Amino acid sequence: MSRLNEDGREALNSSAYAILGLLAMGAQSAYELTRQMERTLRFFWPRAASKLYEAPKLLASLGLARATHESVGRRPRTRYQISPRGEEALQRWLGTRTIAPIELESEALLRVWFGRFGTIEDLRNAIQNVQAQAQANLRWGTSIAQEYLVEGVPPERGHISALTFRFLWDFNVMLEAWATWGQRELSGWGDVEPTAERMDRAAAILREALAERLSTPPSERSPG
Amino acid sequence: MSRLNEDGREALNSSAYAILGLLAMGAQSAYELTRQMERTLRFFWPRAASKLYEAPKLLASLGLARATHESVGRRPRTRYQISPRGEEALQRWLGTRTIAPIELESEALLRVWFGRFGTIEDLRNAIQNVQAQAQANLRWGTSIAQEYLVEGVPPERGHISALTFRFLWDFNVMLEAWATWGQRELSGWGDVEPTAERMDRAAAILREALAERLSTPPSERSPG
DNA sequence: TTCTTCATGTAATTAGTTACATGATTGA
DNA sequence: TCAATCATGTAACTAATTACATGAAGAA
Repeated sequence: MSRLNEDGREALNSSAYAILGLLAMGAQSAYELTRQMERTLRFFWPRAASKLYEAPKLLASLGLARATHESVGRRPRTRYQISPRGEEALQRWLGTRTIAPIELESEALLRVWFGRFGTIEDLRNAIQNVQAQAQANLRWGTSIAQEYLVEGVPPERGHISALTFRFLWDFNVMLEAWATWGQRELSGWGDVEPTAERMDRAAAILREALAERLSTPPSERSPG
Repeated sequence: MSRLNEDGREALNSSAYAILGLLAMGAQSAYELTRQMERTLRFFWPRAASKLYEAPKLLASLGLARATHESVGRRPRTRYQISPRGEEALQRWLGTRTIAPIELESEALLRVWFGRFGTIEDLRNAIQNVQAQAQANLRWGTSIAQEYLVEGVPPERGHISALTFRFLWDFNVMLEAWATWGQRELSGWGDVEPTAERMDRAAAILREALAERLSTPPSERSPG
């Protein structure tokens, strides 16, 4: 994170650029950063709150942000503002062409994967867990969308946030659909044993997946 | 990771249980663990290879696995095998009801989110990146599925791996569909400015998402 | 024989989380 | 005025990655 890249400029990691971006969007105090994290960033760039108190210090030390120290009663507060050099750095980063691949981390899926070593209830529970999470997220998304539809989308960012909204919405719709499907698949199972019938069904599942994709021309593969 | 939980037993983290599960599935050397990681686990529990050389040591030190030291020529090799206590620990873990939520980490989406500060080309590139990744994963999934359809699904695990396969398949189909949709949305854009027209379209996108969900009864929300 | 890939591991470093402490503000 | 929540931060710890080193096996 503090090494130099080819240009002799500081090489930041994506988390640092995430903070820089939030500063560019107008966030000032570390607490405001945590609010943005809870509201939006956590869905595709989750980080602990303490990180958000630490990260801006690095940006300030590199001259990408300016820190001003105030106090609220007896307590200190640091306000950060992105600097012109910070804005350039953000733009430069957005212009780079290599992007880290999406990573998914799911303990529930891990438990499904090892489902053979547990009980059928454990397996159902793992799938149920995915469903519950997806539904909670969809409720959250619904409330955000309704709020925007009533009060208007954010005038500076609406066009962009609609893109990420659709991503997260589709992701959670997919999760819920998968969980519903999975529960249905398991509906007749009294245990997790590998029976011949279940192996046949497994093959059928694979065939269906491949067939669906072949039967849907790329041009029709879009939400909406 | 090395603290005790209420039962006075070692509290392992999910990564440790992941390794324990792979040992239960028959993996023995650290290299075999890396192979499993590359083939399957990386899609929902990605970890660096070096981790897989270190983690089993912990399991062995807790009596959950047995380590035997061999040599291949002049080099050492450690074989691990899950122990009866390890099998119990795995089952106990599968039986616990709290599961960490799914986490998604996407630098591409982060760049979309901050897209307003870059160029339209940057924004297109980020979306394109998602599409390329999804297509690569779908090709990989296709080859796996075809292999299984020709040679038969793994007799002990086919019924379980069909569930996770379907998850990852749907996820990548969703990614590709979103990217295709996104590129279409951007097709008329020459810049990333927040125009009134784009704000209207943003609201329409939100309305569409909500409407789709209302119009699809939960019973129909399933793949296949 | 030499190059490449397979295979085995350690060391150094970085990134991140959890736990903790405590003042300010607001509402009952 | 008391409790709950908002807000600000640090310290300790844990988890993970990257870089490195090198031998074994197989192919050209």
